[in-house]
Amino acid sequence: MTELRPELLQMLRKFRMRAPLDEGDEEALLGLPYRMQTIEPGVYFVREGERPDRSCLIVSGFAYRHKVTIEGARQIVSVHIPGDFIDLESAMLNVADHNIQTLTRCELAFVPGSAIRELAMAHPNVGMAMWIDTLIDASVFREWVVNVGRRDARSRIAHLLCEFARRLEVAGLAEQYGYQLPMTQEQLADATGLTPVHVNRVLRALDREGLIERDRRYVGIPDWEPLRRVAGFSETYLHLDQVRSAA
Amino acid sequence: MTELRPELLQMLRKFRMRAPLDEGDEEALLGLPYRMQTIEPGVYFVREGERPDRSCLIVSGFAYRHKVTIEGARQIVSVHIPGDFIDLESAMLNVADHNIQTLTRCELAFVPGSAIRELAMAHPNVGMAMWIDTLIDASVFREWVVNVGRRDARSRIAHLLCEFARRLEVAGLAEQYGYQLPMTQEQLADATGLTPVHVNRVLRALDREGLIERDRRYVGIPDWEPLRRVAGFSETYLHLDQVRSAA
DNA sequence: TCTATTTCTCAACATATGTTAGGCTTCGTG
DNA sequence: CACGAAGCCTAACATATGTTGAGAAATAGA
Repeated sequence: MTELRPELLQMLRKFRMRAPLDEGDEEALLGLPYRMQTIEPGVYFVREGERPDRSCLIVSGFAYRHKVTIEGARQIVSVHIPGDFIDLESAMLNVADHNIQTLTRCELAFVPGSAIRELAMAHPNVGMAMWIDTLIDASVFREWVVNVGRRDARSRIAHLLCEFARRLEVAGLAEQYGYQLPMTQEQLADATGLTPVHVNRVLRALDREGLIERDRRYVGIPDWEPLRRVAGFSETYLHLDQVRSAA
Repeated sequence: MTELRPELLQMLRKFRMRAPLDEGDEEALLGLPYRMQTIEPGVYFVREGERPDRSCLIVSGFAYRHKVTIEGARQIVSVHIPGDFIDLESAMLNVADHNIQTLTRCELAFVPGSAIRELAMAHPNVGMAMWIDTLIDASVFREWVVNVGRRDARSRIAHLLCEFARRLEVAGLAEQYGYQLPMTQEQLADATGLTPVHVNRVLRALDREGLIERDRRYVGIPDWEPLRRVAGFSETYLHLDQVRSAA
């Protein structure tokens, strides 16, 4: 079971941070059965109401989760980057409560739900790491509630940009002073609870004031501190330092 | 280890729904060490930045979690009712990313973090049940992002009222056509991302139109369907039917 | 390279919700 | 039962954000 599976390595690296894993745990994690699949941009791979019974790991590309109200308004509730193990809920809950869609072309590793559950049962350390992953997800959702509920448009967008900056940096996907953000302004609007027109206004204002520098989908952050301040951003909620020491 | 611990029974009943527990699992769950404490209304028992290393079960009363922006605006991110095992994050994460405060007088059972972790390690079924609990929490947070991000004030408040109605009903704490909601309009505002004044406007409008009937903090729902429709409420996200069959 | 489509930009105007402020009611406490 | 504090209600007015619509720029496909 020690074939080379470079696709899973990034995830393993992250899970190691979550909980202490022994050699058997790591082997079991790398031994997860999976099927690689490449999916084009904009494709739904989970739909609300479905029962997929499989999880998936993003090997490359970006994806997002969203829900649509009865009025047809869309709200993006999270954006995911390579290394994120998403849709663990599908392995554990009976029904999907939201949609998941690719943002860019993605390489995804699909893992059967039963394999996840068996892994959690046989290797409680790994179960704990996955649980912690879910706890951190929940923490990010909480911050999004705050973002959308209590910050004005300007801070809200700045906050989103700060969050991406830090997450991409940690994943080794950001350049020194910026990153490629593969979202349209409409998608940014759906993530912040604003309209595309207003996102445009705010983005241009931030640009004009030198807080960000845009070039197509590239977001440059010439100086972190002023943007951070406008956003009221504090990274505690990302739990980047999370290492659970043994019980 | 079979002393009577009526305080924990409600939680056990809920966890049984989450994952299949054998006799040993249930015994271990009921054997959790805890310390009962009664806390007055409005008291913080977790503060952002702290590291409590203990979880707690609400035996009676209501509590809520919130975060405060740099501008001083408060956003309530969840409200908890008796039977909720809250702050599992404090047992697993290094630092609290939000505040938790009592809404009414509460009887709380505090459980040491180490006991939670040991339980999860020794009884993977229980670990799985707790993980599922966290997954459902996360699902509720997602719905709150949608609520606050994409619904207008009227639907937003109606949605909150519907959510409470169903959750209290399931917990056996609602009367047939309504329930006691121990929140001020200011707190409702903080939960919906509105101002107290506007909450008042909307509440009176819903009342005037016969969608709800208020008497002090009592919320009567004479007819479920119209309110449900105004809210665009669908209970999928609460995962009330959640029963995870064996792997 | 050309064309069709999607995205971005901009402006004029509309409105849901916020702000401020005051009086009224209810509730808790002595 | 009286008092003070907390919560509720109301109104007039302010504004951040939404709406509509249309042209310009970028991107993707042929």
